Parts: sequence; structure tokens; C-alpha cells
Amino acid sequence: MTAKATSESARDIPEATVARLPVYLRALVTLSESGTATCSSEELAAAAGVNSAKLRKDLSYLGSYGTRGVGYDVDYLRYQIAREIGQTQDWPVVIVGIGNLGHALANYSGFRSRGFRVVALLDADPDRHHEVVAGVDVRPFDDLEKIVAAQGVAIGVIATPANAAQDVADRMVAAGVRSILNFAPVVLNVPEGVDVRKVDLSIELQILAYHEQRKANA
Amino acid sequence: MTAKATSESARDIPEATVARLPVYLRALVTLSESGTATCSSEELAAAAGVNSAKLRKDLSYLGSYGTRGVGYDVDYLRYQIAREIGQTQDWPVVIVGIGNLGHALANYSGFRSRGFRVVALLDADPDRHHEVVAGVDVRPFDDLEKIVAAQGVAIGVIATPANAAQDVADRMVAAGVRSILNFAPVVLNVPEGVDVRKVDLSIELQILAYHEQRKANA
DNA sequence: TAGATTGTTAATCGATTAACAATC
DNA sequence: TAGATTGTTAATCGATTAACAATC
Repeated sequence: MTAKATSESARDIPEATVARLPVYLRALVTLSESGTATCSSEELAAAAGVNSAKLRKDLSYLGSYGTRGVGYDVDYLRYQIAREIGQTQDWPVVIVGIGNLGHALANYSGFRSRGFRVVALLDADPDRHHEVVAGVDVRPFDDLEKIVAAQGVAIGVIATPANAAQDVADRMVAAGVRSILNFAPVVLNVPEGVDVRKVDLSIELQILAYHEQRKANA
Repeated sequence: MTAKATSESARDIPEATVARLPVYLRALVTLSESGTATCSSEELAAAAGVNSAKLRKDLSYLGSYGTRGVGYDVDYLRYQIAREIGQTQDWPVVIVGIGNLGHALANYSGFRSRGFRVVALLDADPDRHHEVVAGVDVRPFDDLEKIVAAQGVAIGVIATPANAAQDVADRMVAAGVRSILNFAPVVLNVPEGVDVRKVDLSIELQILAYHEQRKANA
């Protein structure tokens, strides 16, 4: 039997939409905290920085959670999106590479509040071991496999220098990590089925500089 | 006279291409440092993590910098891309918000090597003033206008908490900053002509978690 | 019922890709 | 000349947007 064409859970949500769902969720949390019970697609779109047609189209992939003539119930929609993107679950995460950036990530409060739990900080440098960052011990990189297995870690964060990143990724994948957030400025090679997302701070600045240069030359 | 339809410098490069040029440039730098003089589109594409058709299409927006039957001269192409995205220039940058993330950004070596020069670190908290981070004094946020004017700052980085970010952006724009890299988890409102790019660490993790959840349910 | 707003359709736009003529 | 590889075309794919029928 080959792969089923469409399984029950396989409502396919476009990548562009997936990337916006966390933005909508954050806007809904803000609205909820400010006491707003109901909002229109126009209002939510404004809070999320998109146009309302795009918002409604995106939400339509999840289902019909609004009421025509009325709008969306803020808390209900918030829950539906949170469930869809897995934010109702607990996600154990390891961070490898505890330099400046690793420190900042370990201390970042936005992770915990979204269901991400930093279960370990690893670094290859023995001088950093047993340092405590954000209440978590820094441990040897060689503990990786043990920790991934013991804690059921599915997501790894790489904040090492570029030259270490591929090795770290290989070890993570071998240990069973299937999703990697990579801050090192290299292209990682991983087997099919492993997801990598990359954040490159200087690339973002370079894109701004390109447009800036064009403005100056206009 | 209304705006000229096509000015000499207005060869329009698609956004998706602009976002990849820094990736190609980084791959070329690596090739150059490893002593490679020439490369094919196939080789460069592999190093950059894209397919070769996309690479050639992207490069075609810049001009014809390759040789049929031969490939690309690594250093020549490197220079052409660097020039196109403004990396041959010096870009003075201010960072506002010197918490954990601000520290990491101030210390990030990838900025300097790409022409970005951190000319000031600003924070509203007086306790942080005169602290020295990465060789630069932390100064009061109120010095912003003075510094932007004196140093010709065109790019600002916001690494403050969410609730301060819009105010910081408003002040930056008023002071003449036209490009903003925003790490605060809010949607910034800025006037037309001002560019904002956003990096949201927890959103990237949430996108991974969404796919992870799907793998688990497959 | 009249007004408001969703969810969906269809048109448009932009990005990707394969294929190949041009040309070194 | 024969082989290699670019630069470009055209087809395909996916994302955005405007418009509006459905419906509260």
C-alpha cells in the first residue's frame, strides 16, 4: 500500500499562510488581553499588518470560525489557531552554542509563553560547562543524544559559529531531532524529512541596505 | 513632469531575488577563500542551497557576468553582487535596546565584515548608560537625533521590548532613519518610504512546530 | 427586513522550473 | 569542431487581491 493521497488530517495549508498564523495569533492575544471579545477581519488584519482579504483567505484554510455579519470571537479564534499550529502542546527544545546569541535565546521570554521549553543548553567549550544561563546548566555537547532521548526533544536550535554548524546538525539528526532552527551563517545539508529554518541577521540588514541604496540613487 | 517611468538605475530586481543575493555572495566568499577561481551555476547553486535554474535566472537580473561553456569568475561575480546590494559601502547603524538580544547584536561579527558599522548603542534605562558593549558606550535614547544627524545613520535596529518599539520607530523615522530592522514582536506602523523588516524568533520556532506536529500526526 | 461581514470565487500577479538556443 | 554551460523563453505553479454571493 502506497501513501494515502489525502488522509483525514491532511488539509493542506499553504506555506505563506502557515508563516502568518503565528502573527494572527499574537494579534489575537493582544486583543484578548485588551478586553476585546469580538473583531472583524478588517480589525484583525490591521492589527496583524496584512489586508483583510488575505486574512480571510488564510483563515478559510482552517475552517469557518467566524460569523457573517458579526466577525470573529477573539478567544475562540485564538484557540483554534493555537491548536492548529501546535501551540497547545509542550515543545522541549535544546540550544547548542551558548555564546552571545545563545545567551539571548536562552533568556528569550517569548519561547516559554508559546509552549517552547528549553530543556538543555549545550556547548563544546568545557570552560562554559556548569555555567548557569536562564536557570539552566550549560552541559557538554556530547550529552546531546542522552538529552534528546530522555526529554523527547524534536526541535534543536543551532547558535554556534559557522564551522561547527553542520556537525551539530548531523548529530542532532542522528539523535532524532527532526526540526532545526539555524542561526549559523551556513547552508545545512540534512536528510529528507528534516525541516530547517534559517535566521541570518546580517542577511536581513543587507536586504535593507539594498533598498536604502536604491532610495539614495532614486 | 511626473516620475520617470524607467530611470537608468531602475533595473528592477524581484524581491525574492534580492533576498537571495546575500546568500550567493556568502557562498562566493567561501569559494574565493577556499581558492576557487571559477565555478559553474550548478556548483554555486549547490553551495547556496538553491537549484541552478533559479540561480541563473536571479543573476540574469544583474547582467551577464558569466561565460557560456565556462562558468563564473568567482571574484568578479562576488564584486558585482557586492556592488549591487551596497556591500561596498559603509552603513552606519544604531541599535536601540541593549538587553540580551541587543548585546548579542552589538557583538555580532557578521555586521562589521559586511560594511555595517555600529555607531551607537542606545537604551532608555539610565542604569545601562556608560556600560561598554563591544567597545561602544551605551548612551541615552534621547541622544538618537543627535547621533543620526552626526553620523548619517540610515538604518536602525530595534531590540527593545514590544511596548517600546513603536515609540522608538517613530523617533527613528522623525530623526531621518529610513530603514528599520525590528526584533520586537509587534507590527510597526511607519510612513510610506520607510522600510521595515522583522525578525521574530518565536515565529520561526512556531512554524517548525506546526510542521513537526504534522509529521507526528502523519 | 436592512445592514454588516464572512467565506469563496475568479482574475491577476509574481516566482519557480525545465528546456534549449546562443555561444564560449 | 565538439563539449560545456550560460542566459532566456515559456510553461507551470503558488500567492495575492478584488469582488460578491451567502448568510448572520
